[in-house]
Amino acid sequence: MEERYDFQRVEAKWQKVWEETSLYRVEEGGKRPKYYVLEMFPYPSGDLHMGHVRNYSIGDVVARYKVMRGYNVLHPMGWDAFGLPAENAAIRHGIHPATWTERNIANMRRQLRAMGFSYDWTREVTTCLPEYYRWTQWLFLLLFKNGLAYKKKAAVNWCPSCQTVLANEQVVGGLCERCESIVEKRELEQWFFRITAYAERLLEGLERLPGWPEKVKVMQENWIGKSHGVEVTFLAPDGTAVPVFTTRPDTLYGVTYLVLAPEHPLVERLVAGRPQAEAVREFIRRARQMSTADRTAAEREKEGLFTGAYARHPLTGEPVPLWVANYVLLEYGTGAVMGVPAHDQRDYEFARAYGLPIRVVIRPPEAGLEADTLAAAYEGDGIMVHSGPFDGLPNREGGERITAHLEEKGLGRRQVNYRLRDWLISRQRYWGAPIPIVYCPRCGTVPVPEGQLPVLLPQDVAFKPSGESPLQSCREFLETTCPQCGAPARRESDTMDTFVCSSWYFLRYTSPRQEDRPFDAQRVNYWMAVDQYIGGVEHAILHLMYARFFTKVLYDLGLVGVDEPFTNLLTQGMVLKDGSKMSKSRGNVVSPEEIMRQYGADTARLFILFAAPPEKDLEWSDAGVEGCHRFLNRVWRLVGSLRRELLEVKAEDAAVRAADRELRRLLHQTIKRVTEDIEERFNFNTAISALMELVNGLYRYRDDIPAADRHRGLLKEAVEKLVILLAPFVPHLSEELWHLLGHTTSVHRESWPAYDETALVTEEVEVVVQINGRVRDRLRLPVGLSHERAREAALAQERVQQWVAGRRVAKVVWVPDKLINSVVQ
RNA sequence: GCCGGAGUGGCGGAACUGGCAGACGCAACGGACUUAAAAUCCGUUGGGCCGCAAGGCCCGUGCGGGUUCGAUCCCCGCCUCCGGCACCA
Repeated sequence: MEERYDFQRVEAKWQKVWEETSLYRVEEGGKRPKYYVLEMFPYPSGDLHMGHVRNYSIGDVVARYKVMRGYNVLHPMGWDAFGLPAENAAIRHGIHPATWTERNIANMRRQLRAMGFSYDWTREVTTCLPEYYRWTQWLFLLLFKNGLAYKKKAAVNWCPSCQTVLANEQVVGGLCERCESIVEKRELEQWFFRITAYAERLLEGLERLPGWPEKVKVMQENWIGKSHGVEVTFLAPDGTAVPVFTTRPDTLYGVTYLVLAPEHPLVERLVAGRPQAEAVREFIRRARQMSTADRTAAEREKEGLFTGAYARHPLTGEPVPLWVANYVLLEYGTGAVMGVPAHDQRDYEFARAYGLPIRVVIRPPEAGLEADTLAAAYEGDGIMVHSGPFDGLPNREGGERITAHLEEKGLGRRQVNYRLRDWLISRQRYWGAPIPIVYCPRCGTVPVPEGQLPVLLPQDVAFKPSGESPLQSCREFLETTCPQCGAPARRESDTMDTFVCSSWYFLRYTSPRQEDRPFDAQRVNYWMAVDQYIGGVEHAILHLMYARFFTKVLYDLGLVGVDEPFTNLLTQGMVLKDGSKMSKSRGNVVSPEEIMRQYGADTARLFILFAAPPEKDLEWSDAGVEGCHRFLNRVWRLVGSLRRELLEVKAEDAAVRAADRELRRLLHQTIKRVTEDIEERFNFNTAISALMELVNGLYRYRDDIPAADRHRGLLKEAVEKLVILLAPFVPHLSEELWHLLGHTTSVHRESWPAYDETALVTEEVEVVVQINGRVRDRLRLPVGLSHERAREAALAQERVQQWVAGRRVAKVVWVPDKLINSVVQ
């Protein structure tokens, strides 16, 4: 054996062998229980980055570990291959998006193989291939047929730089999630998926996901934003009903005005013919022009205008002025709100700015509240005042009563509202799955029949510098015939949001070459749900909610047997360098390929697993990588130095001495720790440190005990089990060592070692001796001592005597085999 | 503002159910081997103090309090950082 291990040779050698022997190929069925490990598939940007390496190293440990635990493990990989960068490359460098994507995939596939991940590559899935997007289109049609895909004209988010519309989820603080341009509002007719129909199910389902991080569940909960309230109807004198939504019916008597969103359809009717009409119309025009960013800007000056109209208060009959204001959103609730300045901070600010009256109707406990001196709205609980027959009631109860009263009189009804909006899936771009719809002058909107799928992207198109989709001017694509009547018709030129493609890829992996269906029912039900899903937290809302939505729809339609796709979710932290995220602009990118070249894949994997627990951010450290590499060499030399000795071992039962027992205990303790660290908490960093300690222990044993005196059988067990325990983390080195130890089958086919409880027990333990909770001494005591005996032993100690001298021992606390604490005086 | 999460040596991080704070690794320093270097191996390494030494004492897990024989861990109040949401009525 060489002095240093030649990682380049070893890694290349085993990657080849694994591939030739199809080591990672999986089939459905068999006696072993199934286990589906999935890592979020990458966008083929060109090169693997450290985030990928981390994500996939974590997944690979889980996959290999589960195989060794006797599971039939599905561990696939694929490509989220549609998307804007490919199109931008086409515009800038004149490469066709398909070519660009193919090249990137080839390169990244090579890099993934070089990392030694245990994927079943026969199941590889690529979303931009017709054999895949055909089924994305099929699923679109399925949603369409079930009323879950529809087209509507709406004010939508438009990114001027990406030249396309965006879903709500893709607008972050008024900026485009991708390019951070300011997003504009545009009135456009677009395709939507009716995800709001599943709002309640998506919310309720979270409760059945104990294996998800609380953080992600809370984020989704907030995004769905359920709130209970009452829809109250105010009537204008001309009979126009102005419904408002409120969660505070208890403050109904405090209403001093109503506000409508500028875009509210009733506004025109209310102002028509009034002196205010022109001013209001101008106000609406200005509000419309404002970008989302402006409207959500930090200062957010509340602006509004009186319409001249009044409505009648449903309980008091008093006239209430109707306003329009920019702080009311058309999309939420009824697009109109009641203004209660005394008990809502926004209303308070608006009322103060425009001199509207303030009426206190909730009195805080033990304090007065005067409208004139009010410095801010009082939003807490209290006793109702100035509320007619409801005076004196606690506000919660009063709210209930008012609601009941309104319902009785037909003036309002209980209502549940969600913040979640329908998912806008149209994209005005080329590199995506075409929406399979044809517009016929006679038949209208016609779905492309299933038999005619896929609607292929035309290959030969010209990419314009403006970014405008070439599909919009591609006659061969646009011009078609109506599938219903055969008349000339026009194809939909928009493509689907790439999140549609990634909303079902985990189903396709179960039967990736299925030609007549998106997936095979039997196979999908064998593998689903994904037992462990791993990816970045940036998808907490977007991808993870869309995928849940798709799964629920398919479940309802009987296509899959589960309604939650991912049973357990692990969101891994970012990889940082010098305290911030690696990025080209910061110039702090560490290339995985470079690390592999210098240290090998095993070192890269080991470091990234060792440096931090998976869910935390990880600070890249060249010195740390160096240290991991050193450790692997240390393992190599250990095995190298003992190999001859171990190869000759026959069944041998030497006398077991203290050092042997010590080694045996260390070994089994390590098995226990590594197993529990992986199994219970995915704490690979502590699992690895346990393995380091085992290696240190083996060195000590080797150096302290002369070769002739070593218990070779035990030593062999320890070294072999060490190699097996290392296998999920550093698969190449482990495989090489395994074979050097005389084995001819793969270490990755070995069973995970079990630990022997009896090996863990010791006769003696070190017990901490405390006086008043402070450590004063240590004591070696036999295991399982009684309180009485331990107390005697402790008090007999000279050091304890010194501390106790002349004082009364009030109490002695005995934590068996760990600690004895005497409380004195 | 609201909702999450986190603050531990020079650094990354450990500490299981309230029981030895700092495992493991990095860095640093000292030493061995070497003509030299690399590699490797051994030792020291939270701070302060007492002691020739063996050894011992005090302080220490963001800050201030509390509960407890005993708190990194539980409770109350604050500070800082990170993430999410942000006129959602």
